[in-house]
Amino acid sequence: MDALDRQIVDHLLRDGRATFQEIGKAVGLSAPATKRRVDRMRERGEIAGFTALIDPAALGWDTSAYVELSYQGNVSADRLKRDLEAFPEVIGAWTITGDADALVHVVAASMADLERVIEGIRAVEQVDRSRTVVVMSRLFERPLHGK
Amino acid sequence: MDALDRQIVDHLLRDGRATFQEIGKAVGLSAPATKRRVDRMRERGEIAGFTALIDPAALGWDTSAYVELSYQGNVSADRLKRDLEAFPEVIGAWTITGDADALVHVVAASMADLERVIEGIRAVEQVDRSRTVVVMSRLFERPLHGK
DNA sequence: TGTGAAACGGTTACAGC
DNA sequence: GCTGTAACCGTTTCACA
Repeated sequence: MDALDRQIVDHLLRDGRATFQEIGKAVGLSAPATKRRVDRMRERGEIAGFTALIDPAALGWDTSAYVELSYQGNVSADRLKRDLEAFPEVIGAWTITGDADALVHVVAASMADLERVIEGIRAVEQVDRSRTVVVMSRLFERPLHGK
Repeated sequence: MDALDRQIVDHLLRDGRATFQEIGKAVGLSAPATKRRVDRMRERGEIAGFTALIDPAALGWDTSAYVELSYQGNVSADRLKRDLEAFPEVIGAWTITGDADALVHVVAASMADLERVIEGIRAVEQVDRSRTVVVMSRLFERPLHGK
């Protein structure tokens, strides 16, 4: 991934539907050359895909929370991934430093829904403790930047 | 935002570069009708934009952390937003329940970089305490789902 | 909302650096 | 390896019904 690729990625982060012509013009490449580079980055997994940025409230997901999860004994990353991916309301999970084993991002349609999901997660085999912070308001979110 | 719009959004979440023709075919609409609906959703802010999903490691952002931030006294959401948006490494911030005032997502190029950024945040006027969990590994992340 | 036509962009093949 | 040009084809985008 060279400097040109990074410029292309930067452009795509800002506008995921930009045409190859547009991007090419911005970085000094022809449209086909730009497309080839994007294709290669997709093949290599550097670009995982493209998506729309949706206001969660518009979809009815107005309640979200971050949950720190502790398991009894040791737990593998694979196991965590499997356990948590099973909940569609979990839109992200990471292993973290500190007391807990994982940090989990849950989105739900209401506080009751959120409670139901977190209870479900807590009921997973060997899950020991959890610490939940509920999101009151989204201040901002933005994609990765090129720096 | 009716059922058709939700179907369109669902499609765009899965493939942000899908053609209007494709989407239209999937939801039973012509391409122009699909485009008009997408345009309207963009105008209403329900679709905030489109972006590429990039592997952070490919861009050199292999260190990230979640930081809970507490201010001295009360602090407005506007103030939090202004303070935190100033750091390009902060890619998301939310007000939360519990002791802290905000939860902040920081991405950095290295542990040293992360430390530098968090020190910068801690040096913001009236910032009192912080609690950082460093992300060891990304288990998964995925866009919002239609349910 | 759909249809049709014109403009535009995507994609491939090929040639050149 | 990489690129650009050119041609073809599909898509977007408009006017209009």
